[in-house]
Amino acid sequence: MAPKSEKTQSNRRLADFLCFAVYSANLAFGRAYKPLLDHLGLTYPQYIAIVALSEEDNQTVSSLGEKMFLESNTLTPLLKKLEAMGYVRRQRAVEDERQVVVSLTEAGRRLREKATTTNLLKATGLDPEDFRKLQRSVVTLRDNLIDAASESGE
Amino acid sequence: MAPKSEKTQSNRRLADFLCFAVYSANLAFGRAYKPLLDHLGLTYPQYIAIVALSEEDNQTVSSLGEKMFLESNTLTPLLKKLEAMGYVRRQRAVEDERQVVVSLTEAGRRLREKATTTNLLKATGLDPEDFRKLQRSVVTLRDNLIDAASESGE
DNA sequence: TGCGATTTAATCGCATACGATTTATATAGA
DNA sequence: TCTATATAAATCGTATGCGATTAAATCGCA
Repeated sequence: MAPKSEKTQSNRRLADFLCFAVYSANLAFGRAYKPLLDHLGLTYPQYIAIVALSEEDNQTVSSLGEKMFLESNTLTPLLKKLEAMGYVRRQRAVEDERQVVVSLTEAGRRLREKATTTNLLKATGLDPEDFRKLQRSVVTLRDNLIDAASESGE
Repeated sequence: MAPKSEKTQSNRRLADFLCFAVYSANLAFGRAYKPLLDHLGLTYPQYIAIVALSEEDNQTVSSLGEKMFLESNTLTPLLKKLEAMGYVRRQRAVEDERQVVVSLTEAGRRLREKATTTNLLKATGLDPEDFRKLQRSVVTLRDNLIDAASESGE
């Protein structure tokens, strides 16, 4: 026990970094999803956007960005691609022309229905309970990091 | 209790996706590291490469890629940048000229020593034990996903 | 009312990821 | 030995992320 070693942090191995675990797990998810997403003709972030949009109609770019942890500089090009594919509608809000309201088209909703990821739970190698526990731990971690970043940010 | 709902997967909310938790936690780590890395003049992947290289001298691009879960198409440009900054040496292996051997320069080693991330443990909001547990869970998840992807891949 | 400050998207430039291909080198087998 | 195959890295094109800036619309407040 008591692994409160006196080693300096700079001697820690990459394999022990939580940030690297998350970084590489994210790459691994992308690769695991690849066959499914190729079949749908979507990239990973495009897929996330479709899911986020399916939860609520008429979101602005900002509110979608809050859900996805992205901003307009990343979202705008992505949404334009989804629009060109016919899955998304983008229109200026009439009550505030600065905002752009985004929603799924019928084709977008059909795509969302087709995009079940049941088969991926198996790929995680986790039983449903561990899956949920891990999911919540990672969400808590993320939210703590965001808080810390926003505090140091101002 | 008993959340084994009959809802189809396509009705799951984005916030419940493990893949999205990992995706967004990775973004959050990048932002949390930003001030530190800016100070060092490194990007996040460059920092990871420096740490990976500090663990072992004279790794080939392939072996470094295995550690980092990346391939030469991503690593080569990144390593060339680190070389241009003076932190890394790249040279063809004499015994097999197809391979390129990479190692840290003295400046690279000094940078590695300066790059302590102690202060980030605080940002995770986790005590050391939870930190280690979560780290291991995420690593296991990653390795399961990689296995699953490589199986379906052939 | 009018005008400076703020807000929202979009744009631009740079740095990853990554599939597909290319180039150079090494290996294996006839 | 000679050549077909295999392997390692690099190159190229596309799609994110993201800091910095810009453009347009709205707001705040004298």
